[in-house]
Amino acid sequence: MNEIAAKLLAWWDADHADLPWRRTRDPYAIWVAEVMLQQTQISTVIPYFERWMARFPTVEALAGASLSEVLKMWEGLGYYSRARHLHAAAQQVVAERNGRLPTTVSELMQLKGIGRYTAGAIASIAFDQPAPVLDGNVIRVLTRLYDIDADITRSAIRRQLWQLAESLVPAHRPGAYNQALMELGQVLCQPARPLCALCPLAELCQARQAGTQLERPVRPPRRRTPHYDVVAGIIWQNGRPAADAPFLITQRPLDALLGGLWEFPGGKQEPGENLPDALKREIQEELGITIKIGRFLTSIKHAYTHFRITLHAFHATHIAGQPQHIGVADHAWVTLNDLHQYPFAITDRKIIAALNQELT
DNA sequence: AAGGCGGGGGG
DNA sequence: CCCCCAGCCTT
Repeated sequence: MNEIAAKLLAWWDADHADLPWRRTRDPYAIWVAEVMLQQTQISTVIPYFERWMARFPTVEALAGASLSEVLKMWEGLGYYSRARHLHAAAQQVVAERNGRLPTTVSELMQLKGIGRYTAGAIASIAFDQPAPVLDGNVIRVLTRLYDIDADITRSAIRRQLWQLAESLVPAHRPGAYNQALMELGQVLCQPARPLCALCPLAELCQARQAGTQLERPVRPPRRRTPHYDVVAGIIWQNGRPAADAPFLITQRPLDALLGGLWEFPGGKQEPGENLPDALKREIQEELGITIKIGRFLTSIKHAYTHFRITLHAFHATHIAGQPQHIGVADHAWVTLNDLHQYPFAITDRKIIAALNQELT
């Protein structure tokens, strides 16, 4: 075994975090955890993982659930295509493979939502295969260990990093090794505060020798994100806001941002347009109905990865027309008490909170 | 090869 | 305010 792997495994064996998905060898549980962990921090994932495994303890249970139930369990975790893909892949595994996950990287990658990272993680952790993983943590550790000064967003560099990762995976205990490598990146080889004094690989680390730890990995500079004003309506069927009165919610198209989630209908304000006019226009365009704008409820600021929004919510009254599914996947007339069964994005959950406060 | 896709945590 | 994160899919 190479020196890096040996030192990492010794470090891992001395102590490592006790996480829910490390207490099992169930491939399904490891699959769920790895998908949740895509672009998402461990502390965020833990409560979602616990709730998910209680509600969908087996791949059959997941396959048998509705998409709405699945999205509801994912509500607030972000990147909702992960939930849609996991659901579809579970149905495929049950229908075509008798509920058993494939064990090789190439077969795992055939499933929706499983790319090279997740396939490597499942294959090594659940099935003891010597497959590499390369995530943000591993990239940081490797670029520091070898003091790599090339732009890690370039595909040629990515290929080299995968090759490097592959060359280091030991045949014995590859799953423990991969988890150790990622945990080292998380707890010691941190982006802005590497704890080299505690690192078992410090003597082997070329960046540490050169003093370039904080300059690794190298990425291109980011661009500023645009800001949009967005408007949403609580459209009351009878015009009278009340805790037991019906209002309209709509479901976003499955292929859109926040696909499949429910929301208060509305949309982006156009240049030169005031907020009430923007709301009337969006509702007419998406649903084919006419509304009258009522009083302002609340404004919510939210930052997505590539843009920021301020969401302005208004009360409104349904005037004419039956909702048509032009720019929406579905619609429903509901009361406040019905909302718990529908998955909403974080911004609309804040509108719901304001609504609850105002009406109850 | 590039862009889209959430949300939370930390400095 | 900024940055970062256990990536994947589509085009």
